[in-house]
Amino acid sequence: MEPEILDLENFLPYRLYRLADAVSREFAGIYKDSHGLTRPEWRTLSGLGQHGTMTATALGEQSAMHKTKVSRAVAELERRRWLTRTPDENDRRVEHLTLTKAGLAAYAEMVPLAKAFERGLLAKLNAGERAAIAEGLAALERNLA
Amino acid sequence: MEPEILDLENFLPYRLYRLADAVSREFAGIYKDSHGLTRPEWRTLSGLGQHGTMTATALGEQSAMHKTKVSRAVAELERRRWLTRTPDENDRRVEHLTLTKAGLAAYAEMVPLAKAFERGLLAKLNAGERAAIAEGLAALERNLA
DNA sequence: CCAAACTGGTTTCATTTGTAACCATCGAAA
DNA sequence: TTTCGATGGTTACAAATGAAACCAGTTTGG
Repeated sequence: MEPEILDLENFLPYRLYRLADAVSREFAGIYKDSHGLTRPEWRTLSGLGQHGTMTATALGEQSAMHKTKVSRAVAELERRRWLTRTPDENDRRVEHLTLTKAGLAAYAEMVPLAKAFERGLLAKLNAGERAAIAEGLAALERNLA
Repeated sequence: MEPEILDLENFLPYRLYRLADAVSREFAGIYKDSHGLTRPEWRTLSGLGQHGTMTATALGEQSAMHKTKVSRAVAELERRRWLTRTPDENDRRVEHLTLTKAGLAAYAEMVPLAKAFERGLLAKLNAGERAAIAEGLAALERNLA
């Protein structure tokens, strides 16, 4: 009997992964080429820039990173003196992370580039396509969690 | 001056990556847990199952993998005796790869599971959302290449 | 012809990642 | 209290990855 065939190019998990990988790889230029950051480091910077002060656990939840990634990213950003740790008053396991001036400066520099990158991606689409992305992604995200 | 803020959860590259990562991680159960395959190995198997015979270069193009990934995946599948290499008649650099009986059997076993997985993903969406995914992904893919 | 540029594929090495074990601290329950 | 399970975070080790160097073999241009 003929084996059933899977058309990889039209297989949703593959398409998603390939698209994300390509976009992510291009986007990495913004934090990697200019500052030598890894993706976890960029996300950490981004999380702290957005929320001010966070714990490592909160960072992991917000940016979907395993705690080892967070731990290493935080260690590296601390080494660069882009963030500082403050022990929690009540729970000595917890550390509150905050960007330093230097960290904030790097963040402030990259945010406009990130936004421009996203605009560039969407600029090539028409309004209907942009709406489709929004709706489609939201729908998929909804039934993951 | 207040630094401009980037909302990571709504940032397209991040959303794409997170979604792809989550879907991909779940899907990996099908080839990893049952046969201990890596993603490149799965893609190689899938490419050969779909197209019959291919060269390593063609595999890399079809499934968006760097040639080192292809090389290693092919080596492992060969070690398992899931594929064989046949030297090209005219160009001695080229090898044609083909699945063995065992390779085909594994492929035939996994394809229905893969399709069921995809159906499961889409089953939770309504028709409009499915159409949105199709349109949105296609639009983004279009202006990558 | 022959050198240089190119192509298919492999290997090496450094970096990144994931898993699991681990340490310290905390909270609840006996 | 003491103990036991959960939790915040780090570390150790193995496996996966990417970049660049590499080795055939092939094509091109002089």
